[in-house]
Amino acid sequence: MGERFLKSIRLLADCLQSYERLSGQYVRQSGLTHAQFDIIATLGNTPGMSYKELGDKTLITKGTLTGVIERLEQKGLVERQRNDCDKRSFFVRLTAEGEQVFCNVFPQVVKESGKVFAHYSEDDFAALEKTLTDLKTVITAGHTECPSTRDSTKEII
Amino acid sequence: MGERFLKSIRLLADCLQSYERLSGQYVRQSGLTHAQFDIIATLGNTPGMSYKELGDKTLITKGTLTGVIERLEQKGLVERQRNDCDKRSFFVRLTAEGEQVFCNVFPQVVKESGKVFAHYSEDDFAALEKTLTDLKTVITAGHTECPSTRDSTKEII
DNA sequence: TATTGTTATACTCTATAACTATA
DNA sequence: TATAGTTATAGAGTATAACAATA
Repeated sequence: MGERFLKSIRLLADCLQSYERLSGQYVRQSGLTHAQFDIIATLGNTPGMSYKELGDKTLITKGTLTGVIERLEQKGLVERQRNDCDKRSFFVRLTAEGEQVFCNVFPQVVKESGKVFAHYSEDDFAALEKTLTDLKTVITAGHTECPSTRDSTKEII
Repeated sequence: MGERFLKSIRLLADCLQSYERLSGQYVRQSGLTHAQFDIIATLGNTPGMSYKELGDKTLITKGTLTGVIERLEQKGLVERQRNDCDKRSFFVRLTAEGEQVFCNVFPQVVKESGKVFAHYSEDDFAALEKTLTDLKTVITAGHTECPSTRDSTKEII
């Protein structure tokens, strides 16, 4: 029937929910909200990007994004710069302090939450990644995607 | 090294995010918020459950749950009943109208968002489910889980 | 005309903690 | 004492739409 896929989606959600439950405490300890951490994680290891791009990647709408970025700016974790090419647009990037948060909070979250994968082998990971990559391709086919989907490790809440 | 698993988590998040983007529009059309739909979906096809159980399954804390359930009650979609055995506790279940929403909104969301899986075979699904079930077991091992995790199709946003 | 980001509104969710009532 | 749910508070995210500046 048509709903055969639902079980997989539910499992997907369960996995992510469990992981979030696992790592969420460490994120919260850093004083960042889910959305803020999402932004930090998305900007980490990139030269920065526009609001538009950030919104596309995090599923946060532009109106909301203004507020989220504002709070991060107040905390001194991100900075904005007018785009010279397109003066409507801003370039958002992590400040030095933001990079530091990224580099401190991230590893701690990673270290603690990654313990459950201790016994995974290289092959286990490779197989899992292949499965998920294929799945992503299938699901993403449903909506025309921005081709610039990069590898910024994000949504690690 | 220790962060090898991150790629999988990110893929997991990407998949779910893409699916949410795909199905989210239909959820919103139903007039339900993410959290409300989550509750409806969790209660669907069950005889009902306590706040405690609902909170455990949806990751919504009890303080918040009061508000969410309240709004659903105002909409006439859920009803509460004192538990006779433990008078501190409530039993929450879908009303007839709630069941109807579950039975109407759900299939539409399912139908539209399931289209991308059109070419998946029975074997494809079986393999995917096995991978995800194993992954869930691993991740869940990190925190002692309530043993009553049932099959209420939820988090289908 | 279309797009980027801002502002404004109204609502909803969130974390947290103190509280009531049962157990 | 511990647990189920309520209330209160302060902050944050959300959808939506009207708006400015720029393309």
